[in-house]
Amino acid sequence: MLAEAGGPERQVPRGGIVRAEGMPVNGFHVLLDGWVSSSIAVSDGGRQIVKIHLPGDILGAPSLALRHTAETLTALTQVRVRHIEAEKLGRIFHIAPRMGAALFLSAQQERVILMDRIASVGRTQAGGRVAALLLHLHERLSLIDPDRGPSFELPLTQEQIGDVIGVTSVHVNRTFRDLERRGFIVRDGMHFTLPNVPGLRALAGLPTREWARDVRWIDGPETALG
Amino acid sequence: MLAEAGGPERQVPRGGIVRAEGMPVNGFHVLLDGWVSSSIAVSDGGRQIVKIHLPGDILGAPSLALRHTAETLTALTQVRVRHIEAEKLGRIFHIAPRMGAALFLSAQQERVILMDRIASVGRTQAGGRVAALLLHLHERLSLIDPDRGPSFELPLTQEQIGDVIGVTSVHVNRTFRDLERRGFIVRDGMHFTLPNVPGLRALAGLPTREWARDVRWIDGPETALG
DNA sequence: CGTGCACTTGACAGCTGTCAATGCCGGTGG
DNA sequence: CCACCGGCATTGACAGCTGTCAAGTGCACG
Repeated sequence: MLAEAGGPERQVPRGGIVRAEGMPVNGFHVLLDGWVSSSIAVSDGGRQIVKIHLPGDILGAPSLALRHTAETLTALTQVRVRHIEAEKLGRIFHIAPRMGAALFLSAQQERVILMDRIASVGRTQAGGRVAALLLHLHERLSLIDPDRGPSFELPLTQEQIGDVIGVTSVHVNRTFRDLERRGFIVRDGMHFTLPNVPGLRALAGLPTREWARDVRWIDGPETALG
Repeated sequence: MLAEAGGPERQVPRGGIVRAEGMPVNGFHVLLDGWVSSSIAVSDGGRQIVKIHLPGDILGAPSLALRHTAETLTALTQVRVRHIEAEKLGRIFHIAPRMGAALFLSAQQERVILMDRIASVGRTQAGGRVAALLLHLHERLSLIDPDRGPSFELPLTQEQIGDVIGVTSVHVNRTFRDLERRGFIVRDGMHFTLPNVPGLRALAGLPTREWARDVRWIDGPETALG
């Protein structure tokens, strides 16, 4: 529904900027294909990747609350995106309240993901953070492609992975080799396999979230009374 | 509006649990008075405080996306809260679309705050994290009470502050004394004064956010066309 | 075949965690 | 009124995780 409401399709090559931080806010994007990172620059020259976006994701929605965009959206692979005007979004809340509630719920889900990220970055060391990242991405990829096995392609450099979990690329490398040696992961270039998911979960130190499905309250009073 | 839609008022003493993590989700809370922390337990025994709630805040909304609550809501002071059923929330999206859009926008604002928190915890060291926390709380308190000067009460122990920014209480203490010595903060028990806000901002390393006000698109097509 | 990018490795410094002890202070019981 | 107690702040010593710096390797690409 959102994708159809959008403007023309746009292609961005790997490494290209979909939208830079600090720009005036006039809408958001939908990711049709490819991977995108959402990052915040820190004044010491570093940057923090706050979210890895997969196909189907809404990009840049948090900045709707701001005058200037907070995040830089960078194409991790070649991507296709569609821009959507904020006005189109406003119409949805008035025309399709159930959809509005679903968008609200989706935003709350993103908050849970961010909360878990903070817990991971703030309270575990590098091994646990890598474990949490790999598990999180594998889980989301499995939702898109249920037939997927225990492995996947991770199109990020080790420096980008470091920007996600808050360590340097050198330490990402040390951590990968350590996890490999201990049998938690298998690597072949950017291809990762997770032979010991329970072990990784224990390393990550965070509970596995069960997302609410068939949430009845978003139907509102009509169906609730009907 | 939300507070009026809620159930009976409840009082919780300092240190009490408003709602524990892992419980079935059936709604959320509104904070009428006092301070509340929202935290996630990590399996190594630690915990991460993901949000400090001030009067007027909505508590526990992220867990609406889950089957079991993700956050433990702990009273940092004596507090008054009101519980609100999820059904009441669903009704709002259908009866008051503009309010629904505003709730959506508020959730996006919270995402920006969490994103900044991740950048702070992941990409700065203890001094910068303390600076970011103090600035953030002072800014929010100033919104509630515009006449407030450059100082405020922070009803958190140093251990709790450590749980917010992801360091130990010992290191929080070291950092406080260092910031004090360098003239960035003045302390008297739990009373904090910020004599050098620009300096703290530079330490924090994050941009100051300008929140969108008078967002027109949430009015939807009616007024947009009228 | 040269070039650039990413990965890998080692040495060392620095920030932070851990452990332990001390002091302070308000509340409580005698 | 005073001793005791528990929670919190403070401090020092030391270990460990992570950052920094630097160099080498491998590989894709022109």
